Amino acid sequence: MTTVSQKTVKQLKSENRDYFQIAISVDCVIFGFENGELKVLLIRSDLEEYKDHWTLLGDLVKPDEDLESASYRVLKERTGLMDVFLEQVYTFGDVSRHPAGRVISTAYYSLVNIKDHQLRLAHNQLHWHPINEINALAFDHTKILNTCISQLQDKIMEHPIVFNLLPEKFSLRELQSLYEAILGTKLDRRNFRKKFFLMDWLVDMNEVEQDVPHRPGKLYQFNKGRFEGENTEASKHAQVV
Amino acid sequence: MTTVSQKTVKQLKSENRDYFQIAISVDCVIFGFENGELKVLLIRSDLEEYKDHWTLLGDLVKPDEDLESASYRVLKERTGLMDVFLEQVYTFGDVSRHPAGRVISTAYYSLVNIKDHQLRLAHNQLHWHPINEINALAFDHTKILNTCISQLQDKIMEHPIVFNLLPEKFSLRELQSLYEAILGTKLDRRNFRKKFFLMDWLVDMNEVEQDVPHRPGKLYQFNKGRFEGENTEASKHAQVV
DNA sequence: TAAACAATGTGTCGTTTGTACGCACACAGT
DNA sequence: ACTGTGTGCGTACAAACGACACATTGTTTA
Repeated sequence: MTTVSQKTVKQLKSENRDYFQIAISVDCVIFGFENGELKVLLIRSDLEEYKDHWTLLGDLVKPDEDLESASYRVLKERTGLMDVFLEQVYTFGDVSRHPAGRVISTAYYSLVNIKDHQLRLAHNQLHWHPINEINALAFDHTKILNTCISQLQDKIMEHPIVFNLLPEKFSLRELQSLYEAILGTKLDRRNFRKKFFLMDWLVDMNEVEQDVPHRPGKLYQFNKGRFEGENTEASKHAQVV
Repeated sequence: MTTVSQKTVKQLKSENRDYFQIAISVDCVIFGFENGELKVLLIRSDLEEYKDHWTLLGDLVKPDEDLESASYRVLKERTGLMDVFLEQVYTFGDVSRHPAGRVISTAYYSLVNIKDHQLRLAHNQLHWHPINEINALAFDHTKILNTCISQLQDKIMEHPIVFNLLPEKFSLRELQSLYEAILGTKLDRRNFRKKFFLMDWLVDMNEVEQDVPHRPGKLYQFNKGRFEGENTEASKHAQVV
């Protein structure tokens, strides 16, 4: 019985190169919110097998970069995004998941504000897709996407993360609309207000919406101060280098 | 910009062998319950750097085996366990996490009934460690262990998984003691009973404990029927081959 | 044999949390 | 001025949660 604990990697390499026949990649599910819809950033597949299919943004992990760094790199290279919310979800490692060879992929999801980064998209084959209008993605990316959506749905009621999808200032209607888009349900406006004020996640900016064709709503900001020092899931696991 | 979606793995191999310098392993956090304590199955490290340290059970993933299959294999090889609860938790991929080389490791946790499998342990350098008496583990295994414990704590109130740690029939006292061991808190006996009967997770066996030095408690069984067809987290992600 | 002991088994009551819903107020457009 | 639409606030009822007291059953001991 051979384990990585009992032998050095160098020994293993000389014994059996087969152990290094697996490539590892990261795939990023980048969520955005626009026109009351939850959207995902996708790119057209260049593989012949998946012609006309869309795929998640991903890349192979380099030997000298942390797994998490790789996902940040993908984000930066493709979208120009730097300091965004990013969290690991699950690692997909079935032998046959990728037609071109053995690639194990770790999925991350990211929450970004679409408005802030619209310019970079024109340069690439990138496109925002409403999650309700997505057909078949390439590889097992549909499964990856669904896993990330489930994870997101499970988290938003307990953890204040959806603010990453909104502009600095937002109305309660926008916030509720976002929750409805993520959860796929309708929520009661009055109970929604009550709940969020009680949780003390919001700061009243004493400003109101502009240029709306109805009574303007108050604008709020995420109460960052209340959560200072709290770590994201990702940083909890991150090793101090 | 090179992505795995745009080029085949074969092309990449010829271009740059560096992409295949990363080994991938699985590490299993195997939980058991004995004498009112939550325990983890550990093995002595054989690495010189970590002499006298304990480590989790792990092994490198083979090129032709699924990631999940690798963790099942580790379990089977080390403990003889076959059909046990196993679930992926997180993938640790920092460059410097393993002193012997670049190894990315996916952590799984498993829940087993210690009593059923005590015989196999003598053959190996294995030992059950109470989670409250664990000092420094080798590598980043302390971090991995803590991540798995957190995950376990988060799950047991929503999902009926702790039954994997108990014998077929058990008393409510044992069940509560297990929850207390996992959560690290004391619970109110009456509210605990009420909650579990309301959840309808238990089936009254109309039997009582034997050979206890006090009034024997009723024995219950996990209400498997109520959860038929429901998948574990692992099987939700498993690819149909 | 009876009292002391230990652990099981059950109910109550007040608080908190969640959900459904009624209604007044403010702004925009006609 | 009137109407439509959305904001802002309060009430009422139901379910879940937590603290707590007392009766029951079997073992041990005086």
